[in-house]
Amino acid sequence: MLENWQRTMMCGEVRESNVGQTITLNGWVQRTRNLGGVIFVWLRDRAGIVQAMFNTETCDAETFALGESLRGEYVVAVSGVVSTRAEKDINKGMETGAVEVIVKSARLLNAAVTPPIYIDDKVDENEAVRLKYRYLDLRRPALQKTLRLRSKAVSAIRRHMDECGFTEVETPILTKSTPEGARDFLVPSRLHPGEFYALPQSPQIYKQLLMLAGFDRYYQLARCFRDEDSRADRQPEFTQIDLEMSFVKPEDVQAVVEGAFVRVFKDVMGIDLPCPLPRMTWRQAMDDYGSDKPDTRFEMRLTDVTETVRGSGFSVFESAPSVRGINAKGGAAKLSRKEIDALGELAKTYHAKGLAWLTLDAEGQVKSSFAKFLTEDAAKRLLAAMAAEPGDALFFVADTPTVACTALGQIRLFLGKKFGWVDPQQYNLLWVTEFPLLEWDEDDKRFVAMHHPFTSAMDEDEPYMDTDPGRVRAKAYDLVLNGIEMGSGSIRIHDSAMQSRMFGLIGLSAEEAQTRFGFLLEAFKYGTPPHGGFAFGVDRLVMMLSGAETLRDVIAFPKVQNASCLMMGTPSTVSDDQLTMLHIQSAKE
RNA sequence: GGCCCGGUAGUUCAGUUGGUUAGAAUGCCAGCCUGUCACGCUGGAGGUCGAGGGUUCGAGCCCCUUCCGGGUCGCCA
Repeated sequence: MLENWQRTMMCGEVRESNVGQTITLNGWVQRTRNLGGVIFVWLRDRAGIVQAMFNTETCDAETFALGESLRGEYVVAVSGVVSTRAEKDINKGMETGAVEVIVKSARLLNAAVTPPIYIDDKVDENEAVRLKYRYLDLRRPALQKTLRLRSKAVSAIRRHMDECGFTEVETPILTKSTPEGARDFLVPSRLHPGEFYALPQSPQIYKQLLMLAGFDRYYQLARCFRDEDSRADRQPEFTQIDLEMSFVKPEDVQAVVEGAFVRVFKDVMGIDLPCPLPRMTWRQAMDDYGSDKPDTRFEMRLTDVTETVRGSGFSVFESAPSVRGINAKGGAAKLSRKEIDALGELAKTYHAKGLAWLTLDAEGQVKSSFAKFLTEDAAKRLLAAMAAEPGDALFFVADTPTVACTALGQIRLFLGKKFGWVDPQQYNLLWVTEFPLLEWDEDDKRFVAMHHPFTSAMDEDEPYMDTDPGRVRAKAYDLVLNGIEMGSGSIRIHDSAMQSRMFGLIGLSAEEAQTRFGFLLEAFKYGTPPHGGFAFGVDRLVMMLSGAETLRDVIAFPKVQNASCLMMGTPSTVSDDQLTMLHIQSAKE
């Protein structure tokens, strides 16, 4: 079919330096303009678009007829001479706009039916249509660029890991269901009726066993699966760079990860990141930003006014365990009463009972939802604590520390975006450290591991593990970029007895621990080195690098919100025979 | 599981208090056109108004159910 029609160069690479050359191009028809005696055809390949011209005076009748028959997305080979355009005909909006190809001969390699979407970066089609025809959507230059960026980023990371002495090891996809954490995707077993494999949520245990096995430094591009509801930044299957190191402290792991990020940002974006990256404790992140993944591209930090409002006369403030506030500088004029009410609704989404507000106009006149309940002295103290000036808008939430901080943290993000305080060109990467080891689960009335149950406690907090588990901090650390969690890691427990203790803390009975993790507890007895590691999401990283607003734009074949694939129609039913073979339904009569 | 937004030609959308035969743009098809680049001009085809039920003399529009897409809370160790 292709015979002598194989391309001699790429469409998008034709330049004035090629003028006079006879070239052959292979590509897709982007658009045609038939003027009667002359036909202009835009030809597209992965490198870009170039204009080819069919003219009755410069090609034979058969070739011209072929030109007339071309339609969008036909696959063609054209051969012709590169020519300059007249000054007035130069298309400055095109990289190849100063030249065109005078077609001498052409061959139709494959026709195409009319596509349901137009292949162009000016996307206005419904995303569901785009996803149904993902293979066409992927022809868009923007998506092509994103996936190439992804490949480049992964390549940079691999080089970094290799240079740091890491060994890449693949771990099983068919693995064991875990009781803690996200829901597993299960795989029925033909050979073991009633038993199931699980797809890995992460290679966590395997990589710890690789440390035990003496690999010292392991990494992997691991595909992970979680059967939970999707979000714009969450897919049921995703890829993470998973790594683990022996004989290390948190800083050693962080240094390797930082190196990878510094390299990616340099290689892919040409951006120099500060190294080492800034660090912030979890406590500080919660108190100042109302989030364990703070967006530090703008200020507007939270203020703890619990003590300030003690004795203020306002019972809502006085009866709450904690009162936090933020000062939206200059927000008074920018926010209508309606918008302030909407902020209250936003706060309620995050379980605040309400949002107390106070604005100061240019003259310092107060409008407020609660000021009338305050003593004059308390009001004065509150304004001072909040560093309030004329024109400011103050917001307060009274609740548990977590609810108050989280709700205000969300208000902060909303206002930061609304007021244009977020610089999209800025990349603020930082470590959040000293996460709590455990958090209380009100539903189950027990502690659950905040990170995972293999995380070790900070040495100085270990004494509290039995007396006051909630205050124990972990040797755990998250990497945060512009308010998005990029990844997390920790120094692990490497002692069998301590691991058993940890399982006990999260309410796992000795029997259950033995059933689920007996192999691990035994393995730990054979000389396990102290070790720790990290994992970060490739998809999210590429999303940040490319400026994409959803993970779907950085994954070649993504799933939609309900975890189905619109293109293939997965998941799908299977035959009764298959079900029978897998012991999921009994054979029909 | 909860809440919010959306679904009308291939595509993007409009469609008034419920009222005749559901429109536009673009794409598609045909014809004309030798310098277009969102080419232009002329003509044409193209609709289960997501689906089902209900109210009504009459439903794209109102009501109920349901499906699909998006966002989000829960969830995501």
